[in-house]
Amino acid sequence: MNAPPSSDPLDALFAALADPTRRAILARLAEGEATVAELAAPFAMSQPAVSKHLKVLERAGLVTAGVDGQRRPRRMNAAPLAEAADAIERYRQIWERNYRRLDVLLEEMKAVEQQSRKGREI
Amino acid sequence: MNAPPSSDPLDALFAALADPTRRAILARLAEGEATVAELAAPFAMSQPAVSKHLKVLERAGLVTAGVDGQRRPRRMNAAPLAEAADAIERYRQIWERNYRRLDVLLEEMKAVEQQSRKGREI
DNA sequence: GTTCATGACAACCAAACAGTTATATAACCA
DNA sequence: TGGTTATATAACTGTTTGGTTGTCATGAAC
Repeated sequence: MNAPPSSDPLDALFAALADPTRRAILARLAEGEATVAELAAPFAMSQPAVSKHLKVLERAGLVTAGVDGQRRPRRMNAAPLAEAADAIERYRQIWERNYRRLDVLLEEMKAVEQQSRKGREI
Repeated sequence: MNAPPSSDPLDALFAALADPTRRAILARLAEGEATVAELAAPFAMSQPAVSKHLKVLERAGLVTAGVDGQRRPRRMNAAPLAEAADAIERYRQIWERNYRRLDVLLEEMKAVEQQSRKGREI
């Protein structure tokens, strides 16, 4: 009956995307699965550091780990990206609705202005 | 010639979106401009805390401050949201392209399977 | 069975974050 | 002028983050 401290999944999702290393890892995994070592190679950073980043991405649901002998290949899961895009789109749409309303208001003001101009012209 | 430590604007953008308080503030501002006090009201949090959140949103380009006497009304700027949505869409598209390629591969394997089945049937 | 390779895990550290209270600034109002 | 309101700024604090090194577990290969 009482959601503890909430902890919206969007928190973890956007936080995961807020780091350039993690975005690069994600871009790499969008191309296809890869091992930790492969993912770590491009970065001037230790393997445990990359593993930590992977854990963040996993907590956000963007990455899953498989098992293949001693490797643990990671693959990307795109579903949460849709969640994020939806959330962003919601803000944008509310904003646009109200922006449009402002536009209409400005149109109306302009129309009134025209009217009063005509009045003076007569 | 030497980009300092990079600091991608997407960092600030996604980081700004990664906090539920800030998302709520943004949702409120999507409806129209509001003062700091108005924005702070719904939260069990001091006014300086909200001002800090606003500063984060401003650094991300999502919010701007106006001047009206002693108030400093905030309004939302939707443009960076499009940036974020684009970035997300890029990941999704790369992923989809490769996912589709995997689908084709599976189709081909299934076809081969059918072939060999036919072979045995003869 | 050693030995090598992959990767996880723990302990540690510095810097950044998210909140607090207290204080300053600046505009309005009487 | 002095008081009140709106907001910013500063100083402090506990927690989180992003990295390090060192060690351990597991599976592969000789």
